[in-house]
Amino acid sequence: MAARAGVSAATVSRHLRGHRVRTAVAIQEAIDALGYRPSIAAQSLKSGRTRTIGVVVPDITNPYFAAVVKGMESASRDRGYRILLANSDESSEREDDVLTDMIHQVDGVILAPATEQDETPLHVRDAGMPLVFVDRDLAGGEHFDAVLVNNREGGRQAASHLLSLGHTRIAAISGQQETTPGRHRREGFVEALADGGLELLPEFDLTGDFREESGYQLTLQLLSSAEPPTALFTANNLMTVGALKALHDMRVGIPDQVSIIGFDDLDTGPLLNPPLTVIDRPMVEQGVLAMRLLLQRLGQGDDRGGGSRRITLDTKLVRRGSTGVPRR
Amino acid sequence: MAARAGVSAATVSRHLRGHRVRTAVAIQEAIDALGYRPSIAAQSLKSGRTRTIGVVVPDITNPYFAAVVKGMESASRDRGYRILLANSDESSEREDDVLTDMIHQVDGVILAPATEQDETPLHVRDAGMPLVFVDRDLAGGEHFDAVLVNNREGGRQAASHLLSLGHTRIAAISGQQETTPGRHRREGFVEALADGGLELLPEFDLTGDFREESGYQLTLQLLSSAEPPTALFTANNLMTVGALKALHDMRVGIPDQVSIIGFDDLDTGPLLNPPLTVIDRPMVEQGVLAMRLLLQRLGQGDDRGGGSRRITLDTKLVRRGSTGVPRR
DNA sequence: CTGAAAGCGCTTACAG
DNA sequence: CTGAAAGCGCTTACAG
Repeated sequence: MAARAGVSAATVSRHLRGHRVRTAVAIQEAIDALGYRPSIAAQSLKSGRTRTIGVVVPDITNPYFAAVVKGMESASRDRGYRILLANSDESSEREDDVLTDMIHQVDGVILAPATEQDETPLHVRDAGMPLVFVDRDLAGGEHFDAVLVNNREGGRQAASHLLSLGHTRIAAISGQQETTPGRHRREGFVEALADGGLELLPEFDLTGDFREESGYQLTLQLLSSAEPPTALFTANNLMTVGALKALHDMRVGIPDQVSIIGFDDLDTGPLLNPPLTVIDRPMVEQGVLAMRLLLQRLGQGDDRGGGSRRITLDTKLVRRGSTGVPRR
Repeated sequence: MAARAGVSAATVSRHLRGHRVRTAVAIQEAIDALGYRPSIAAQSLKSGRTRTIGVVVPDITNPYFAAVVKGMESASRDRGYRILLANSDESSEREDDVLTDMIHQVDGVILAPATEQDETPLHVRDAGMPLVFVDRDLAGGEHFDAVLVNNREGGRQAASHLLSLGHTRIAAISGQQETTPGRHRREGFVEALADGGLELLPEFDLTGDFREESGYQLTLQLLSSAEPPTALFTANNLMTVGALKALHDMRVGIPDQVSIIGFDDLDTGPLLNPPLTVIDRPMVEQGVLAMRLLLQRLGQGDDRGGGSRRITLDTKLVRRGSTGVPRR
């Protein structure tokens, strides 16, 4: 390449980095003719930077995370960064594996941790690697950058809505209590219930794992109780789908027999039978914000300066047809 | 690291690569104590391999591609490979950009090309980079490895189903005719219609872009015709959702006024109002198969040997409630 | 402005 | 079995 243009490799490098060079024309001609592209591996070795961001989410087939990743991807590409993607499959061990594996291959990491107690993120941070949380936080995560939503308020909105319809026999299928959204959504829900003078009965206070199957099974369990609830809150999109399938299979009328309100909207939410009432929140936007936060850190070459930056977005109630007054 | 263990870097390297080494214990102790991990950049520079696979899909928020990517991710991680993910956003230019950008950073590429005429994949292949197509093929792609489904047969199944119900005023919203699935699904559909003695009328032969909005707009267009169709085939999941929203907004009864059959099932398919009839196909499995095909090539260190390997999976009709006999 | 040289962190053929 | 040395392809401080 350098030979073809009749200059040294150093000059080619300078040209590529935007320096003024006498032989620019000849070099560019050679680049085009040979389709030359500098070796990323060599650049990384020299510079210690890879222009690659590691992204670890629990499940890319969850439409929420798919949207978040899409936001990250477009925000990163605009700035010349690429994305190394991994699924943790809701497992801390797997998260540890993928994080450890990618740590020397990326300039920074965006992570939705499997649990708030995960320790690997702390090691990542201690290693000087910029880290941003999205969707989920770490216990004591105040010192980390994060893009979250007000899950507690979202839980409150769901409970308030059901209370306002007159429900008293209310159930919740929460996510893992070791995760931020799992815990906060339930806490907000319980708080608002208490504000309304209601208690979340133990048999109506169920915990799933953010997967469809758990929503399905736990809903069957609720339906089998002597006196089933008249209203149900499902703490994420996949469990909502599972719950809806269980209600559907058991021929339970919505909202006549059971009202249901989910957390996170579905693309088909308005088309369901009946249309689904949900607590909605920004999705693609969260990915964009998280990526920008991380790239700012990288840009400053400063991974701690100015303290942590934490963005909390609002949720909002979308009333549709799956919630109504309780059955008599 | 080598110093800490009192040996040379060469010996550490040998130990890490599984060679028998006298100082193995001391080295391992040092590795654990320091949390040492070899630099991927240096390894790549030396070996010319990155153990990273580039994955380019048109849209990660399409549940089909999310599932495919999930399959790829698990299949790759099992073998110690990572995934560099990019969206082409259905654009050949963007695909060219991301492909060119990642080419020196990956050992192989799995791609769902934006169009069958894309040229960049040819350059990728010519550069000696193993390449596997998934979901979509390239014109003259017989020489490339690929994991596809029988789209033509899927189109035929959709048309046959509508014919069997007695429909004669049938419309189709196809995908880009420059893509394999777009073209083949429409061709199969038209063929089966012809077998039934029917022609796809020009005003009922519409082409969208595999995005929800196009399904929505084109359905509005169909509904505005003097005598609308009694049945509609939408050639992918997102356009199906768009069509359903248009039918919903216009208060068109399904299937009483219009029957609809989509291509690709939705997680909420059985829960829609009415449940959605679709042509279904394996999703996660396609990703797994594509990744295995690629890793086999890499394992053999042989990117052309034995000719191309092409896997074509079958589609299948899932009858639910959105298709019925035509309105009188 | 430009080239020679050093060095990023590995791996491996070559001696020993 | 093991170390010294070379080299993978870049970038950059140093001379000129």
